[in-house]
Amino acid sequence: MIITTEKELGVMIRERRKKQGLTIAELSMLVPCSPRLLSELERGTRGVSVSIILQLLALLGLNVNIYGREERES
Amino acid sequence: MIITTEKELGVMIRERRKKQGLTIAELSMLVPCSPRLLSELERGTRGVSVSIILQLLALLGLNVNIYGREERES
DNA sequence: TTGTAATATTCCCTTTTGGGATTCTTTTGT
DNA sequence: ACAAAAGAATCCCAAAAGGGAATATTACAA
Repeated sequence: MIITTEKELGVMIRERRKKQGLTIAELSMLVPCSPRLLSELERGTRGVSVSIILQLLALLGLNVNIYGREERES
Repeated sequence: MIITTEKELGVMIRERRKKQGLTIAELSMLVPCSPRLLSELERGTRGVSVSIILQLLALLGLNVNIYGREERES
């Protein structure tokens, strides 16, 4: 899925977390991040720093692929 | 390219910016971000928030694709 | 419905991020 | 080599991120 906003990113993370059967509390113990922040970032109600997001995505088994619009992928 | 760290992200942005023939000063005028921050985030010497990165990538014509490790893409 | 777990929201506080300006160093072009 | 431009580094300051804890609110079972 192509991401363009923080909001979309939050939605994607929430869906993935649920698919893994994890609660916010559980996930927040695996990543350096409070439950409160996790809740807010999933809803997109607060700005988040890149490093936290990258750790979170890795933990959830999500890859981040960035490529030029002219390329097909990778 | 698959991104796992802020550092890699910075390198990718720098390469892309150069490919576009843009200086840090020029690019920083197009995105809500100072030249200083742009320089630092390209080198990965400082944490950056997600919203700035997303705007930057969009401006440079870079897509962000996130997908489960089990999927092939998209 | 009623109770319980999960999530959301709010408050205050600390830490980090980001900006402006200046100086120094590295590239680049001639 | 030299000059000019680009980028790096440092200072201090303002703004925003992030945490802890307590209180709603929502969702889900029994």
